[in-house]
Amino acid sequence: MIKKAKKKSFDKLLAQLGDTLKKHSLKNTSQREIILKAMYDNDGHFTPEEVLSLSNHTQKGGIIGQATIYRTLNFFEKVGLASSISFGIDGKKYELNSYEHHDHMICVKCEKIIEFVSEEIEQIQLAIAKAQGFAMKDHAMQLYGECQECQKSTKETRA
Amino acid sequence: MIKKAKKKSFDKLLAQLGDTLKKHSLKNTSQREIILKAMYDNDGHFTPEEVLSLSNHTQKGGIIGQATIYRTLNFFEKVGLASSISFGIDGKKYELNSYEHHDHMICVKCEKIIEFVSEEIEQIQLAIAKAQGFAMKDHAMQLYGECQECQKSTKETRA
DNA sequence: CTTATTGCAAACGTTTTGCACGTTT
DNA sequence: AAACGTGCAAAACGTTTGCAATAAG
Repeated sequence: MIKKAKKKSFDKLLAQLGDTLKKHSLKNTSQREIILKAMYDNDGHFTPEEVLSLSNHTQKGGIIGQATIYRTLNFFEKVGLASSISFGIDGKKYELNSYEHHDHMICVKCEKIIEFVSEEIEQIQLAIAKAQGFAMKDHAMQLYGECQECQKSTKETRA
Repeated sequence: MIKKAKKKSFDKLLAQLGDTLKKHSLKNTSQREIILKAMYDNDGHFTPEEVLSLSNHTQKGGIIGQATIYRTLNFFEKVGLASSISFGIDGKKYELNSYEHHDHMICVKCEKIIEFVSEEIEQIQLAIAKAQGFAMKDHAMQLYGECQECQKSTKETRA
């Protein structure tokens, strides 16, 4: 019923990047690989700033400029290598599409993100789209609430 | 199976606004009502800028300042009168919660938004949250793809 | 009369862009 | 050699904030 999604290998993603670049006659620069690797290894949801920091920790000095980060993240998203979601305050966050597919449960207190997959929902989504004559290409779902830990420590929600 | 959500009356929303204001000892200004009405009448998903424009068309000269729009939209969202979602490019969009509850189907071509509700999905969501010990308070779901019209006129997706 | 709210304009943080240089093909 | 990508710094955006004036309770 509820599954955890399975992680792809880095090589697979790298190949995917290579293919995409080739297909569009774009160039395979070290920056793009470094960013891909940084996101893959750290495995989470990052703001562009965090991606910048992670990418430059991989290397010695701060080599990659932030403009490149933005350009690369946009590119990754456009070609399907990454996705962005924006919850509440922190603004846009990117994650590499290194998992088969999953949805998000977001704790509104601690901002923790729990990932999950539900086959049933996937299927119903398809059925709904079809019923509307809608050609679904992607989808996203977020459940907002309080995670188990935050519920325990809950006394007040503030005014 | 797939329902269209039912629209609340404006009076109900207005009352909801009034109650909220009273409860927090805040003041019932014309601006807040105008913004509420503008969003209600136009019935859609708006950027703050659009809300500004709609609100000022209701009135004569451009009376409401944009700071007020931002403050009001944040307020509406905080108290549950409105919700924001951010799809792709256009940034954050607000919609009044004038419908019972619904999810969104978003055409990636023309950016049209189709709303729908699925009881089944609602229930599965609850079950999933419960299984994780997650106290779900809200949720959102978006299906991305091409709407019927755009599929008809499809030849190219661009590079 | 007291307190919240507004509008303005300035301030902010984030994202994008122009350009000359460096890299990849 | 040609074309794309990069880094930098400047510019552009969207959003927030300080303040004095205004309106609501």
